[in-house]
Parts: sequence; C-alpha cells; structure tokens
Amino acid sequence: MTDQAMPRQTPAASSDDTEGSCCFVTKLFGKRARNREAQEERILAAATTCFIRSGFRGASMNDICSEAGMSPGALYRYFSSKEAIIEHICAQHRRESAEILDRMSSSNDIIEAVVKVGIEHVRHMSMDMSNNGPADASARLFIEVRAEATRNDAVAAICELHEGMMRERLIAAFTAAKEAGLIDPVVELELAVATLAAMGEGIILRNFPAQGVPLEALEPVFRALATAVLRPTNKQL
Amino acid sequence: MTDQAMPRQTPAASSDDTEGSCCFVTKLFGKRARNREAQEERILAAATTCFIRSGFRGASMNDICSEAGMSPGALYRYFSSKEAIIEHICAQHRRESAEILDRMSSSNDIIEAVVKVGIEHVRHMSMDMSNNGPADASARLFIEVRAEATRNDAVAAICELHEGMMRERLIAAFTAAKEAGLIDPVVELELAVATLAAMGEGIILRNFPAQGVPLEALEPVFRALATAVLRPTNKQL
DNA sequence: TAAAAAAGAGAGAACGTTCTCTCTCATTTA
DNA sequence: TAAATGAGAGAGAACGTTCTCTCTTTTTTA
Repeated sequence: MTDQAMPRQTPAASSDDTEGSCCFVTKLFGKRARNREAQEERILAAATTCFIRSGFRGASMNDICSEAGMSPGALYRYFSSKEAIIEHICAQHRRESAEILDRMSSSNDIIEAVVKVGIEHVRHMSMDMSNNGPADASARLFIEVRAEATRNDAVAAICELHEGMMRERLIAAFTAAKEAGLIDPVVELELAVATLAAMGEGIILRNFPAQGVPLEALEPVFRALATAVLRPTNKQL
Repeated sequence: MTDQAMPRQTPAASSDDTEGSCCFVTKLFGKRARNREAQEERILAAATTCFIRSGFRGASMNDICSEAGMSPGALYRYFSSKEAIIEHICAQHRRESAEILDRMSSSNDIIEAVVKVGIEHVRHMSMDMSNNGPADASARLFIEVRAEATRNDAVAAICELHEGMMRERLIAAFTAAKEAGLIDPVVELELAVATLAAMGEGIILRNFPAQGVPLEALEPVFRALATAVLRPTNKQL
C-alpha cells in the first residue's frame, strides 16, 4: 500500500500577505522566516503521518514528499537527512509527554494529582485527534520511538533527556509531599517514580482505550496503584 | 557498523554419521531432516541477533546471511522470505512469554503466585543470556515485536493469539481464587488481568534491571501492586 | 554390490526495485 | 536583479530475491 499523493502547492500562494514586510526585521521575523517555519511544520506533520503508518525505517523519503506535497529537492532544503527528521520528531514527542507533568497540580492531595497526570498522559497518547490518522497515533509513535531508542544513540539521548526531566519533576513533587506527610516515610521515591512511570507506559503500550477500557474505568486503577506505591502501609494522610 | 562475517561451514561435514540410515524412517527422521532443523535454527538465531541489533527493517538479509555464515541461496532454501523469518521469530518470542504462565503455581496464595510469575517474566526478558548479545536482548526484541504489530497484520494476529491465551489462563486462575475467597469479590477480573499485564510490560519496557533496579527490589513492588489490584478493600484472605 | 540417476544443499553472481540524497534548471519573491 | 525556492530527473548504493552452477548424499537400477 503506497502513500496518497497530494497536489503540490506553493505555500506562499495562499495569499494572506497582509502583514507589512519592512526593514531588517524581515530577515528573522518576516514572511520568509515564517514561511520557512510553515514548511518545516508541513514536513514534520507529513513525516509523522508516514512514520506512524510504516515506522521510521519503513517510511521512505518519497512517501514523506508525497504526503507533504513536496519534491525531494524542496524537502532537503529544510531537513538535511531522514535521520534529522526522525530526531526532530522523537524530541517533539518526548517533549510533549514531559510537558504534561508541568500541568500537574500542586494541591495537597498527591494521590489525586498523580491520578490526574496519569489519566491525562493516557488521554494524550490514545485519543489524539490532531493528526487525521488513527486516534492512538501518538501511542503508536511512542512505541516506535522507544524501539528506535534501543539502537539509535541520538534518539536514546533525546529520550533520556526528557525522562530525566520528568523524573526530577516528580521526585521534587514527591519530596515535598513526603515532607508534608502525604507520602509514607518508608517509600523510596526513586523506585516509586520508576514504578508509576512503568505503569503509565505499560497502559499506553497495551492501549487500553482502544481495547474498550474507557478512561473513567482507568481512574480507580490509577488511584489504587498510586496508593499502593506511595502509601504501602496504608496510613491515611 | 556492519555484521561480523563467519566462516561458512557445511554442517554435514561434522562427521557424526554413526547412526544407521536404514529404511523409510530416514525420510522423516533421518539425517537430512535433522540437519534441516539445525539449519533453520541456525538461521533463526542469526536473524534474532541481527533484528535485536538493527530492528526488523534495519537488518538486511545480507546481515543475516553473514551472521549465520550462509549464502543467500542457502538461506532461501529454508525460509521463503524475510517476512517469514520475522513472523517465525515473533511467534517464538510471544510463545515463550506465554509459556511462563504455564509454570504458575496453583498454590493457595494467589498474590505470591502473581508476584512469582511477574518476576519470572521480567527475569526472562531482562537477563536472558542464551543469545550472546546484550542481557536485555529479549526485552529489546519485545519492543520491536510490539512496534511491528502496530502495522503488520500477520504479526498483530500472532500477538493477539498468545495474548488471548495468557488472558484466559490468568482469568481461569483468578476465577478459582475468587471462588476460594482469595480475591476481593468486587474485583473485575478482566480489568485486573489487563492492569497486571500492563504493569509487567511497562517494567519490561523501562528495563528496570538494566537501570540498576535488582530483581529482588522488584518483588515488593509487584506484591504491593498485585494486592492493590486483587484486594482493593484490603481484606486479608 | 557397483554404477547410474535423482535429489538436496550451498555459493555467489546477478536481477530488478527501491532507497537516500544531489544536481540542474526554472520560477518566484524582495 | 539577486537571492531564495522548488520541481524533478537521476546517481549510486543497498535492498530482497532469484538464478545458475557445483558438490554431496541418497535412492534406484543392473
């Protein structure tokens, strides 16, 4: 099965050149620069679609060109290699995952905060409609990124970078919660964080929402597991 | 980095033709048949090594031939295509995972049985020395298989087959345990099985042993999570 | 049992295709 | 008009697979 061809289009032809393009600012923020960004995004979106459909190795540059409605000559003006596109997409995906943690509430119920972040993470992975592909596109890409990381050092480094950030962020929140008496003092925070992360990723990997388990059903599961990990001796508050 | 070349060898040259080759039994069980099996295994082992190193798409048939010390002409006598080798290896890997469940004890402590199976699963995935590759070779292959299953229908069917068997096996054990009063009556067994499976696979995905978390440290984690899932209201027995 | 025929197994060159990436030249934009 | 942009042919390597040929082993024939 081959990729759908798209009619080639010159993006600047989309006729909204209302903004004035004056002086040297044009160099950095003018139409040219904006167009370059738009083209890069177009390529990345097309590549993401192709990679989800066929994998990093399975999708060819021709596939990506067709999907983007662009010639190889044009595409290579924006990205120097397929590897560069892969790394860009991996970084983007891992960054988006990490950013979910930034929205974690610092309320005084650490268990509920963890549950909310877990659910949010699964929702983001399994019900992403921003691409026009399958709902679980992001989860598929996640598996692909992880597989790539086992043999591609650059991708492994990207994953490690963002995972380290997530780990730190969680450890900080947990340390505060522990001091506030919201987490059992016997809990080893590093292991707890690793366990919760493994759980979340396992649920993404098995793709619960796509298998008929609704997000709401996942909530008590997350709560039970978070409680088991953070309050093993079951003291309330 | 390219694959190591191996000196070609004619397996029949290994001069142990002590067994008499008489009558029609030779046809099915004779040297020829045994040799064919040995060659198939040689190819599968080589392919596994290459696939772990470079992925299903990243490893070429030439890589596999070099690793097996065999020419393409010889290899294609045993497997009709690369796809056939991939499917064979996927089936083998998933079958081995499923078989771990067959050794699950039917003792009267369901939690401990689950813990043991979980640990055994992680050990099998993360500390497999049967290949001479990395210790977590099996875990890497697992991720690759899962990634392939998202876009290869044949591989997806293989995964689904074995997963269904595992699910049934666990549901049966849990149903018995529930009737014996070892599992909280409010527990939905399907969701419990799915949750435990996700946890196990998440831990394999994150590769705890390779990251410095020893198997023994994993035991209380598994126990806490199994308890949370199977006895949410925390009645003892 | 000895010679002849058939089948099996493997090596390695070669096939057609597809891959990533480059080059040239035309067109658009500032 | 100079610089930026894009189309598309295509180079060169690598891909999965097949082909032909040789050598060995087994089976059949005399």
